[in-house]
Amino acid sequence: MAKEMSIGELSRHVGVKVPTIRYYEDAGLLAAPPRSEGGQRRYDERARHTLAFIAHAREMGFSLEAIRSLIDLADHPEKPCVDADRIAKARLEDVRRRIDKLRKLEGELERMLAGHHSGKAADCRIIEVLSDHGRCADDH
Amino acid sequence: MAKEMSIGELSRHVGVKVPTIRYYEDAGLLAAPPRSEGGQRRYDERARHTLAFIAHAREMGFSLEAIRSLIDLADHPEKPCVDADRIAKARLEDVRRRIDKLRKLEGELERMLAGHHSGKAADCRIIEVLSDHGRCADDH
DNA sequence: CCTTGACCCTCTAGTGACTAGAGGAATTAT
DNA sequence: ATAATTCCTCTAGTCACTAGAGGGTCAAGG
Repeated sequence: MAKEMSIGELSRHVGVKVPTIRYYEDAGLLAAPPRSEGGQRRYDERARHTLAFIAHAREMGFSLEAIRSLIDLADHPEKPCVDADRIAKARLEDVRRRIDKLRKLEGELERMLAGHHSGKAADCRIIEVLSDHGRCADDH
Repeated sequence: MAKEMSIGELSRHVGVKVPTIRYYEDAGLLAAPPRSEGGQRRYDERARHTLAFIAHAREMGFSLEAIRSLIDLADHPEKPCVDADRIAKARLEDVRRRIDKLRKLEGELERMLAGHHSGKAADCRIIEVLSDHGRCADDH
């Protein structure tokens, strides 16, 4: 039942580019698959599943390093998963920090664009705002 | 009045690391400053201001490429600043897209951690969630 | 069976925005 | 005068890919 597929098919199924798949193999995230007579990679369902796992984790912003730990954990179900917990928690904190930062940014950019008249650069609010903040950089 | 400073002083004032300052010079963002007898860089207030501008723009997530355009504009006040407008608007959109994505992520990570018992990896929600999403990757 | 065209292989090098280290010269403080 | 600190250039490394060269393989049609 386990139908084999080429790297291109795998790529289309999972939505990960061909060179990226090979890169993941090099990086030790995806096991080196068996090869055809002529030396081409042949993947099974299990490989597809792992790649999808990687792709999803990447979308969630996990680093390849973190994903390596996660895969290692998934491959050894007897191990305690405190690590997975720690990794996910760190990720959540990071995500929250980034949301905060981006929200401040959003406000700043909005203010920048609000007073902007699309005239000459001389009285351009955008450049002004950036410069003013520049000027205050030595107060702290 | 324009007191000169070494690259280290500039670094401390603006909060940008020394090698990064040199990198910005190489990248054409910061003009090559005059040198001392012995060949060390000597910066003035104007350079400090420009570096602060760059640092602030970087914090706001502008690419070096975008910052190059912004600086070019700031240096030529007679030019129309439609470009600055376009750059800032693109940035705002990007920021908003990222906030959206990160908020979805936040929810997903929260759900992941909610049902998690810190037991064995075998019944670890975190790995499960990541895997399940992996499994559904072929439905679209 | 043979050709065609799409796919696959490895390898090297490039991206952005830095960061790290080697090996040596200049400046500053004592 | 000497010692500590800072500075110089240069190369190479980081992360997560992406692009291209120069070739080999596979499946379908004739």
